[in-house]
Amino acid sequence: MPQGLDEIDVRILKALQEDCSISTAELADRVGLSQSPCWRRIQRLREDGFIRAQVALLDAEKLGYSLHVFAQLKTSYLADSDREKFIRSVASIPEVVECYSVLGERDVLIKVIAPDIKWYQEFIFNTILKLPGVEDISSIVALSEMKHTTALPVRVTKE
Amino acid sequence: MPQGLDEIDVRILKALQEDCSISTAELADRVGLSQSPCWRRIQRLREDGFIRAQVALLDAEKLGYSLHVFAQLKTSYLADSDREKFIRSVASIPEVVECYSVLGERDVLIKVIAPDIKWYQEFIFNTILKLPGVEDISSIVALSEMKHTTALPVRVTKE
DNA sequence: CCTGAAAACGGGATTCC
DNA sequence: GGAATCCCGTTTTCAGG
Repeated sequence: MPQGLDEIDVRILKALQEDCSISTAELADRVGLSQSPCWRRIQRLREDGFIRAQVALLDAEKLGYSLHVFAQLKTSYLADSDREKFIRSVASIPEVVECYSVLGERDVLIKVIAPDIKWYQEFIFNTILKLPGVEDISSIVALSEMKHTTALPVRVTKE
Repeated sequence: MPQGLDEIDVRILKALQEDCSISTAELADRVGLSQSPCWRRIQRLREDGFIRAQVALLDAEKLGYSLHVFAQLKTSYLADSDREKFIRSVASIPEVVECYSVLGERDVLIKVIAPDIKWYQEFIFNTILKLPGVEDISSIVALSEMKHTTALPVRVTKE
């Protein structure tokens, strides 16, 4: 069973959310601990599921993706199986990086990264509107990114 | 000056976007290379800026954040200095994980993670609407997350 | 049971081919 | 790009609080 987080756990998680390539020794004295207990805490945080993965973050611009677009879709799903199919389809499109079910007239929100507006326009017609059940789409184009972090707030929750 | 990516670079980046905790040796034979050239490529990809960071991804649910909300703000910025101030303010709020400048009546889009709807409601009134220049807000609440990846598509761009 | 020191082992970083 | 080397960091073990 998973427990709460004490102050040191919080410091460890905050540090690893910024940079997980640092050594255990480095991390240890940043959080005020020695190597082994620090290492054991990291293991525990992983086992308990607080740490989901360690990944490399790439630079979207350098990869040629300068556009972030949020698109709201209107879908028509009566059966759960159709919905499942839609989710699988959407999940398999690498340019769709996020997908949420939302309240309102348009019931799905996706975030798409695109090389440029022309590519996006074709993407809507050739890919999104061809997904089964998608009836309508409305896009919000981001001109510039003012903040984008993968770091979540972490607070002490220790019993 | 930064170059393009060949097929092996692409395989390395794809692998590291999934899991950067694997050893160089492991990665090396996954991409069909031996240790040292593989290590050298990783260094180069970092230096060239393709790899921005290596971070731990935490589980939002386990940290008590079960709600993802997208909010569109209407702001009134005449001077660039006001805009700068707004960006700094918004960037300092940990629950605001993304912030974009967008086209349209409402000119800013933020993504907020929240513990629950009650918290979010208070957050709007106590924090967002108190930011200087924010005049109006419209929220899209995500009920469930169908996809959420930090992995970007990577393609061969070698000369 | 959790912490810290120290030893054993494996992987990262370097050199040479 | 590959092989062999060196050395540091991860991981394990053990003693103490």
